[in-house]
Amino acid sequence: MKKRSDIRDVAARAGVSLSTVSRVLNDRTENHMRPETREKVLKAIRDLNYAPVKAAQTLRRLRTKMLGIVVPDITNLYFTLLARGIESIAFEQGFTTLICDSNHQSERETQYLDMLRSEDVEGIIFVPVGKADGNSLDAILDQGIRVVLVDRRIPNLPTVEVDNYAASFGLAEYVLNLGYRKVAYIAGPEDVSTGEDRLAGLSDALASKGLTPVAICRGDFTFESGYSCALSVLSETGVDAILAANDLMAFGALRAAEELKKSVPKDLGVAGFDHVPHVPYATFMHPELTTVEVPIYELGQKAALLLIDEKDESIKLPTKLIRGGTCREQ
Amino acid sequence: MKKRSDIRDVAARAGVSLSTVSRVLNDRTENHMRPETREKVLKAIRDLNYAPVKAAQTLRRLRTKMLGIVVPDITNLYFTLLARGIESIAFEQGFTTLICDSNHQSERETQYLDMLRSEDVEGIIFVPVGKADGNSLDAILDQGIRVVLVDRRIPNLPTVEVDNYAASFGLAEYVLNLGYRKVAYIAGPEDVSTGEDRLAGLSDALASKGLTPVAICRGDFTFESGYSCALSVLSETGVDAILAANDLMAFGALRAAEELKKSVPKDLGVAGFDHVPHVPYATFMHPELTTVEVPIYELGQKAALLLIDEKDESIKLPTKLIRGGTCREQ
DNA sequence: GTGAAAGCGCTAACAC
DNA sequence: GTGTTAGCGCTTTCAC
Repeated sequence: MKKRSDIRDVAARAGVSLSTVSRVLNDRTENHMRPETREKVLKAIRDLNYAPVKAAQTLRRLRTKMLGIVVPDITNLYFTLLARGIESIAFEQGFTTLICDSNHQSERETQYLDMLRSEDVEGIIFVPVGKADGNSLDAILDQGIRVVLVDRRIPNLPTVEVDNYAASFGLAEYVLNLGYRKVAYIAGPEDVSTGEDRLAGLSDALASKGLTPVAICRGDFTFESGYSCALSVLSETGVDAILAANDLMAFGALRAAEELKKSVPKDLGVAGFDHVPHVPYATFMHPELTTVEVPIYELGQKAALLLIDEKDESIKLPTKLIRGGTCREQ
Repeated sequence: MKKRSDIRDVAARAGVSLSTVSRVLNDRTENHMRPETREKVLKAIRDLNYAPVKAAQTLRRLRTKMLGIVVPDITNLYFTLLARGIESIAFEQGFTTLICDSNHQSERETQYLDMLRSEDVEGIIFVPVGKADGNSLDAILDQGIRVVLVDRRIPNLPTVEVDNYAASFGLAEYVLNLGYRKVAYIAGPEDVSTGEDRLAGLSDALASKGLTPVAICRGDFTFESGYSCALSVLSETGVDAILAANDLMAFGALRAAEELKKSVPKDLGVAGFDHVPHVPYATFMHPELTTVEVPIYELGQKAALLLIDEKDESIKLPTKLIRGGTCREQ
């Protein structure tokens, strides 16, 4: 930001006034402009390699054209794809996105929310770590910044998600129909709605067959937590299937099963939830994980659209059951 | 951005002047301020839920405190970790980062570079897709925006990288010492310095034993390209080792080997380059991939530091050879 | 069709 | 110690 030419340099060089330059810049052709004037200005802009100072435009218009994204873990492909979905819409609408990775820490999350507020983003797409910081959120809402949640619910805020309850119910039903009966569940943290919905769906599916989960272990959606949950669950007698609240934990469970020499799907059925597609490493998995596909990229697009179009509604997108090979007839 | 209180509202409510509020905001305590005054202001700020308008500060200071990041693929954990490294430094120094994912398209890359310029970022950390767009880059440099490359070189621009040549040489030597002789190489695109350095290191290591590569196939650092390169290379007779310019392509090669029922490391040695650590899925790989660890997070940190401290130097960080199980004594 | 001038919210001299 | 004031670069009425 130095030795930089400003709008008056351009005006001077083109021999016109500031307003004329501004009009060219903003395509304000309501009062038709003489083409040659326009050309002169354009030439001056090119000659001077002029670019408007965004801050000045923003200050004047009181619009930043920026969107914030807050996710718990950007190294998780699931959230990367979400960000890409959001960005695909934002970019074509002239919005810039600020991606914030709270790294599963709510303190960090609060810092980022405050930061986004002071950056005056026009909207925030938010995937809270757990129970979000009410104060920061209120301050944001107070200021008139719109917030859309993705894949998580908070009372009174619009959400873009899938029907986790129904999908989990369906998955559990599928697994039960394959003959598995002693089902353990690796759940998400209690303060994450998504996880609770999935747990409820599973429980109700089991209940409909007169069953209850053999064990419920609380994980935190990480590979490691899935692994250690599975280790402890597998020491309980008679578990014949482990379902997890997301794929990452299911992978952890598979790892544990492998170490304990449990054969999947014969000794043990395993299923996840999410199905992040196109993970190259995952193609090494034989068999492929049984899971539910969540259209995360599209969830991101919908969320961005809601923000940009200033709509205040919640949306649910459909899921798809992936009949992988980690659950099979016994 | 509505019904928002500004600095004069705060001043009025606290019964002080604008400058006093500004001083509190900016911790300008050079002329000691009466603590009670400070308190009054702080209270007013809290009461009004006041937050300064960033655009106004930026305009006044002519500093955006923003950094841009441009990477070819944000779904690649390698670049995600790079971004995290950058962010870790940026955040603690009060900088905001704009992450741009060019998605391997140079057109997109150019758009993002232009966007970052018009956002007036103070510096850009850049991993070009291939040969970067000279025009956009020149415009950026012209404007006094500093650019640091990571893991890639462009003449006259500072770079933070590892010694790819030496590391690749060392890896190849290691593989040759294990007894492999008929080495094929899955290279990167010709216009990426990193890949060329690695290729040169490998070639020279082979040459030092009087050997040449049995085949060289050009990939583009994706899993798919590694897979198809390996398929074609393995149809050549007598290949006993495939090295790839990055891990992702090596994974693709492993996949191909598996399909062709080649036993690794017995029939075929495989090695990669990068070693993105902590990929959960990768723990399913038995054996672990032989590769070179590149400290990408630290590269990011160094790059951010160079930008923020306005230093104009290039830096090389050390690598580490990972003796995985995909290459072994024959 | 084009120009002049006010002011977006804030910071930093400079007064007092 | 605290207040007054002049812009930062731009957009946008309102004149002409």
